[in-house]
Amino acid sequence: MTPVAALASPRRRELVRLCWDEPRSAGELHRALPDVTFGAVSQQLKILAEAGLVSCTREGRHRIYRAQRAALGPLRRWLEAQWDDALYRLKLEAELDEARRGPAPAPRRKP
Amino acid sequence: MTPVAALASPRRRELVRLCWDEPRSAGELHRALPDVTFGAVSQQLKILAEAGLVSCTREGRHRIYRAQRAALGPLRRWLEAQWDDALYRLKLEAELDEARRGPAPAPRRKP
DNA sequence: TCGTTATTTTAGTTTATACTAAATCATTCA
DNA sequence: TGAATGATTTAGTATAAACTAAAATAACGA
Repeated sequence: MTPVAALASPRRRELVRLCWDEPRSAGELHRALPDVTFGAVSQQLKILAEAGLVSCTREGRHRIYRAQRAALGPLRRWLEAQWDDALYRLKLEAELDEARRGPAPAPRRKP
Repeated sequence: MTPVAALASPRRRELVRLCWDEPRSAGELHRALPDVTFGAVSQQLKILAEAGLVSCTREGRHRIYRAQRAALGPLRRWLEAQWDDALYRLKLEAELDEARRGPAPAPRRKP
């Protein structure tokens, strides 16, 4: 699953937030989310880990999850790569938009 | 639908990309995506419009879609607001992570 | 007004996702 | 080794998403 897709789910965003500032075991994360089973939490953590948004290390019989803050950088860059190379034209485009919104005559086609 | 959720779908990302540099009618967008029906394209465009990622204006009997590039700004800020207030601690944290990964003795609990 | 074109909307279907409950695996400690 | 604990995995189910096909809407020109 792509990082954006992983972050599309409120539940998974909550999990990332919960282990953002301090590492937490799967059990702690589960206890923080009383409306859901342990299994469900584990599944969502797996998705987040595969997307690179959290890391998981063992400590004894616990598994400690930590938000991978640095993954937000690549995520932003990934979003930017989709579109933002054109971002410098933003202000110009905005003006053009306004202009085009006015007249609206000929049915438009690809140039 | 939240902007991240809207962008989680590859189909919708493609649509945004297609009308990023130049405005396009729904029909043009459909023609660029041969493996899907007109109805499906229209539905996805509606989702994108509601998420604020594209705008839609009428021109005669066409509907012209434009990517709302400026929406990426708020999206990034939204992502940042979830977590990034802690981002300045990133390098420090990375070091701590390394340190913690080594020993791994006592089962950890909330402080 | 009527037919044509461009698009949206609705109803129904398929596919994917999130969940529960129960089984399984791994680690610690008696 | 065996019981207890902490977590994952599996199988099955419910809900949500994406799609198709067809009907409805809207604007234009004859």
